[in-house]
Amino acid sequence: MAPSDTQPEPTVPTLEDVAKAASVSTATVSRCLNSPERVSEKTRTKVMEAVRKLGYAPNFGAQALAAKRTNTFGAIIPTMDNAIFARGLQAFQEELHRNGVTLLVASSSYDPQLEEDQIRALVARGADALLLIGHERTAQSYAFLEQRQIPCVVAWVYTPDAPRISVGFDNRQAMKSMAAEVIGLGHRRLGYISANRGDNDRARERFMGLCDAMREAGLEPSELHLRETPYSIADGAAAFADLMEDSPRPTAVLCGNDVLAAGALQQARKLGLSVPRDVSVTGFDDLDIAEIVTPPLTTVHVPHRDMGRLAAKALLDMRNGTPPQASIHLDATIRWRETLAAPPEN
Amino acid sequence: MAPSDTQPEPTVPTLEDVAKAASVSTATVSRCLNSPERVSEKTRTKVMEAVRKLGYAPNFGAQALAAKRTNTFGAIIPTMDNAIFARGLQAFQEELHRNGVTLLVASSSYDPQLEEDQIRALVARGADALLLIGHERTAQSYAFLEQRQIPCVVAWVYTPDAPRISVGFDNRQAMKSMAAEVIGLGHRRLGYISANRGDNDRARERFMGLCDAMREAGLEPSELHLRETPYSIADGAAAFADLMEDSPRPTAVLCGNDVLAAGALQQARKLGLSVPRDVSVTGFDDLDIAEIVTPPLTTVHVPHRDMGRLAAKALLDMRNGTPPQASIHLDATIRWRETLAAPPEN
DNA sequence: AGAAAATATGCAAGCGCTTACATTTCTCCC
DNA sequence: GGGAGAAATGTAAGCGCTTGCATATTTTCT
Repeated sequence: MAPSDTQPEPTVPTLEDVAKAASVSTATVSRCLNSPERVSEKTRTKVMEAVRKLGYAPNFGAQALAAKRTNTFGAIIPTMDNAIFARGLQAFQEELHRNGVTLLVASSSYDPQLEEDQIRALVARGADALLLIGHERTAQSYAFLEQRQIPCVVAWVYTPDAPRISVGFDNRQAMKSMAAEVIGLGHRRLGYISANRGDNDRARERFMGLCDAMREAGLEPSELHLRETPYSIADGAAAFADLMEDSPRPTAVLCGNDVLAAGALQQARKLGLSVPRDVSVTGFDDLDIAEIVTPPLTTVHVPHRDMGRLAAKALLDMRNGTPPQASIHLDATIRWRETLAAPPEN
Repeated sequence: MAPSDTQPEPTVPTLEDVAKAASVSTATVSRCLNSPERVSEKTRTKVMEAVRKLGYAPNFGAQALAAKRTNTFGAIIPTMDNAIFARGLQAFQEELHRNGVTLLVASSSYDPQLEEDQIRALVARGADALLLIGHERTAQSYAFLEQRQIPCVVAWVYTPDAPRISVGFDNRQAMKSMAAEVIGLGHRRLGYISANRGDNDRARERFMGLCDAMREAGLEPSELHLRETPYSIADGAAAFADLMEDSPRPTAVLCGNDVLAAGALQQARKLGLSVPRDVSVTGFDDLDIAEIVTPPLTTVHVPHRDMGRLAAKALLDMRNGTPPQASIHLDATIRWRETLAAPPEN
């Protein structure tokens, strides 16, 4: 009953409060904040003081609603749970931050449906532009992006012909060169541990690159010892163990990425196999772990940081209305370390 | 002049468009989307179809403005550039997703000022609740959180006395037990490679735990061979090399985290030092790499996934108005592998 | 069958901000 | 000093959505 009954709800100050405190209209306050040059020195001082005193900060929803822009970009990566996307994303975000835009990240768990949800969520939340990984996604996702005219860039792949601009490297070509090196060393029985290729065009491209190299060398792709598996060190180890049961067994095992290769290496040791004496192993990505494993992993180096940075630049340009430029190609080169050598004599 | 002059601007469908298409009111559409059980089966079908056909997605700004909640939580981690926070964050996000909330991630690069900006950005963007790492941040950050009454949880630490609830483990205690084991094995000259302790309470706590253990064993903390360094494998390697110049040199090198330890191990090999015969090394975190390095790293296992999941639950509860519960304590236990043994005879 | 209760839907008032346009105030010049 | 034009400020109409309340419509019960 007492008036003090109403709890002193910690009210967030609004534009109107500021206006009242400074005895001006809300329009003036808004102008002070967004285009100060259009307001007289005196008023501005008065208003800014009120802003400070009240601890005012604009309400994003209202602002977005009225102004229709947010200075926020979104990125959707398949997973945060391993290092593959981390470095590139960090570089991406650093570049954005330098340009006053905030990055929002979501992850899709390699699930196109979930990715579609995340795209919607990010766009709904006001993302002005989007970074996506690879081309594999639902038709609805594309339709939605199309309809909203959201600037977006596809990274981790380079596909000049695709309708969307990409910033990345040629997965197929890169794996092909690696395989060519392996074959050039004399290996004939090849094993391949691939990440799941469903819903993952990078994995498919890499696989195709391997097949290309085999064919060019007169090898029959169907004779490849192939294992497809999810994405963890343990999975890589299991696949490798499995591969070593084949008879005759492969003399070289290429891996779709470094995580899988790390598992393979670990398993090789467990099996008492010496790498590369008994069997060669190669990776892809050149993550930190490639240097750490024993022996250090021969792998394909991917310029993650450049990729992130350039993707950010491309997106920034697009958002600013610069005519959409072409896809950007980066080189993925072989990083020679110690897990690849000629096959055992035998 | 031709009527076709007006470009067919790609208009984003609004609630009203959907309502019109389904011949119902906007209120009904809104209800269909937000509390479907309050709408009849028949209407719902009709509305959902219109939604699909038009490719409708709610305007976040408007929604946030009207509903004053967003079903979005934010997380600010020091860096995405390595695996430390990845697994916990992934689990955090999975749990949130199960509850219909979207996660927005930002990173602060271990910079309190930048973190403050990110907090503001996330809150402005409508984050209903926040996950933060550690207690170290600017007074303004706390004041802001306070004023806005944003539910928030601090993870990666457990500090029951702190004003904010935490979900994590006791860094100090965990490092203390590890150090106690090391000392128990007979080591007397200890080396420690720490992450930078400024602005990082986890690093400070771990260091203090080590000192605690030394004192309890009658060792003088000031005699610790200490190196403080940024956060990468190369930094760990450099610090280790440096440590090995000390004379007499430490017989065991504890590391503030696994990344640093991986660098140390790598450097040990380069130096021709056998671990653990010549020198013991320990890590902290039990990241994937701990199993991968050679020899496998003895380290402190941190229950990352549980931590992420429980933090999500706590935050969800708080958001839903459940009275703020107490901090949640998780155990961080030693994971014995092969890099820790008794000191060399000598 | 008729009334009460339960369920489904519509109406309309905002949420806090931006901005086109209208109005007031200042400057300056003849 | 008066008036034109520029500069500063105010007015008010939305932006797209949610939600309390009022109004149908259906179900249930007697």
